[in-house]
Amino acid sequence: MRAYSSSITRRSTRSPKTHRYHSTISVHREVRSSTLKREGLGGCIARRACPGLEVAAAWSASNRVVAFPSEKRQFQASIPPPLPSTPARRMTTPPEPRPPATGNAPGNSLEAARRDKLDRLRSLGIDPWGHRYDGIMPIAEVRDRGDRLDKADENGPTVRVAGRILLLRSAGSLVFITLADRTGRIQIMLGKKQVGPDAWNVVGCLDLGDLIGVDGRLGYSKTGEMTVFASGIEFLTKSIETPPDKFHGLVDPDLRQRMRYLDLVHGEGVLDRFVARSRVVESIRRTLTDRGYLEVEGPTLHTIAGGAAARPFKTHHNALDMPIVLRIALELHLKRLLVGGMERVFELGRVYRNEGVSPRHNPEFTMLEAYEAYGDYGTMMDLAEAIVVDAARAAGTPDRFEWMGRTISLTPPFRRARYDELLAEVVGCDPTDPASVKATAESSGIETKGRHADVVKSDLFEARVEETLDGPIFVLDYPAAVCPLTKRKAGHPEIAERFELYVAGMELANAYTELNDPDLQEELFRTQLAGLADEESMARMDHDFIKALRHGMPPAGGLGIGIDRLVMLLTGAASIRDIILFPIQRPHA
RNA sequence: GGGGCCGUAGCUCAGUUGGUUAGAGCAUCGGACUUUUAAUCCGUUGGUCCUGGGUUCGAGUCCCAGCGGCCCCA
Repeated sequence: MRAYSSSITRRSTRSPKTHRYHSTISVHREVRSSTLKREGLGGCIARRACPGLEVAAAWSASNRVVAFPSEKRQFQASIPPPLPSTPARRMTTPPEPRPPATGNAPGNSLEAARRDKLDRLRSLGIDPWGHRYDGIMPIAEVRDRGDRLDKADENGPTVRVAGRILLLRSAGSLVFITLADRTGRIQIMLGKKQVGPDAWNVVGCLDLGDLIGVDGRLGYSKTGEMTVFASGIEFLTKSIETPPDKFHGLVDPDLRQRMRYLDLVHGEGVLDRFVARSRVVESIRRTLTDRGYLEVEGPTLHTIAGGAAARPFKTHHNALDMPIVLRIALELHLKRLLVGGMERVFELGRVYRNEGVSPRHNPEFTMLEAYEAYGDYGTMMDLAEAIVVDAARAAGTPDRFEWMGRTISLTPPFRRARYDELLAEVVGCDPTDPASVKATAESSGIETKGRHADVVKSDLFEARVEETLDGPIFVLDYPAAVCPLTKRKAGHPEIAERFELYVAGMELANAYTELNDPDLQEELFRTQLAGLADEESMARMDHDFIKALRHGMPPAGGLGIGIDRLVMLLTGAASIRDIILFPIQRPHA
């Protein structure tokens, strides 16, 4: 729990950057260790992730050769032959002076030093760009074995690991390396006597950031650090760029996003956060498919941007010579599929909205929409709760944590409260009396003149109630006028069967009892369109969609969840750009 | 779109009221070290001070415009 709060402090107080970095470290170490503890095994990430990943990697490696022979040839051709007559140098022999690989521009001396070592590797007959390397044990699994080892045991198992050099400490004829793979980090010890002269020459060519493989005995160093005592080293890939500061890592948020690959390697907890994102998505799929839902992929190129109120990105299809917009929602095609008999259907996909960028908005983001025939918004409330609770478990989120300065508990059941009930509770007005709502709104500085009473009520709710909702809380039964695509409550035409799920004052999910009356839908499209600028229209007339409804869409509940916001919440991220791998950025000069 | 803050070595950061040749740590290079762990110690190299104008005897510092970033508001 402290993990999350420190993450918040980090951002909100704008403390010195070094401190921020420290708190990041503690954040994610704690998150990970708590995950491990809960699941009762040290290497849970490795155990879950590795077998599949390894299979996939091996598959793609072997397939590459078969499927893309020309690429393979090119690859081989790009390896220069070993330098003809250069004898293998010992590390103690200084290399002959060599002109720098590039000019004298800043930074090039750093590159030149690395290229020099690259040449030295070649002269030793070693391909600096490596090759297939089988039999690797994920570092988390190695650590798991090490944990069960007696610290004095000098007959530990022999293991093979591979990864990137993050730290390198040389003590004369002894070199300690901190090696990282996708599952963790471990110390490697390389001794001049232990590895022999040939391998020791290779050790002399190592830089921070290089990728190597090591065979060795697992044990503990004199200071008690779990260590692979190397008997052999395999050079796998040279890095010719200088890595970031080994202690502070990459701090500049701009650079962290532009060079996410470095952020993933050097940012403490960054990889964990994206692993958690993957787990969340995986969990959502499982929660839905376990309930008999079918996953589909609708079109992202639309002729009409429907299903939400947002400006679309516009483009053009050349061959068909027609304007195209990128989708702003998944809704209208999924409902067509309800008509087609896909009674439980969902899509998890990217939508695009041509709008501003902020800590909670990226122009492209990931949405889940799910529709269940013969259900209603109550059905979807249970589903939403299951999705969030399962996802939190999958992401390793603690039962109670702090996020954005609020304490949050995702233990079900979530509170359910009516919209009007909350207005009365928080603002103190009488929601059933338009005059009372109007007076309260005016005292809150909300414009009321010539505006629909429900719109005023909605503004008041947004201004005064939303931010107080620590949640998780389902807010249900919205004023009908602000929910044009929603079925009315039986016997209460002024109330729409809609709920929103709020956590920490943020809207996380939105659901409806879906409107399936084609005539009413068409009429609502019309009234919505009247008097609205094209780009502001909530719903554009979609005759094809109306046609589908006329064939009979079953009564249904529909649910939408913003995946990015859910992942922010579950990983303690303060910005959407921390959980999108490559958020949009202006090009750098 | 409006406002605030920021941009200095590959990375992380100092830089006084505008004043001499712009500094530190990491990284690099050279040296010592077979138990280090942000290794340590000695020495070394590295700059379009975001860009372009302006003020001034003199600008990293002040002013204007632009580029890029972060935050707040709409």
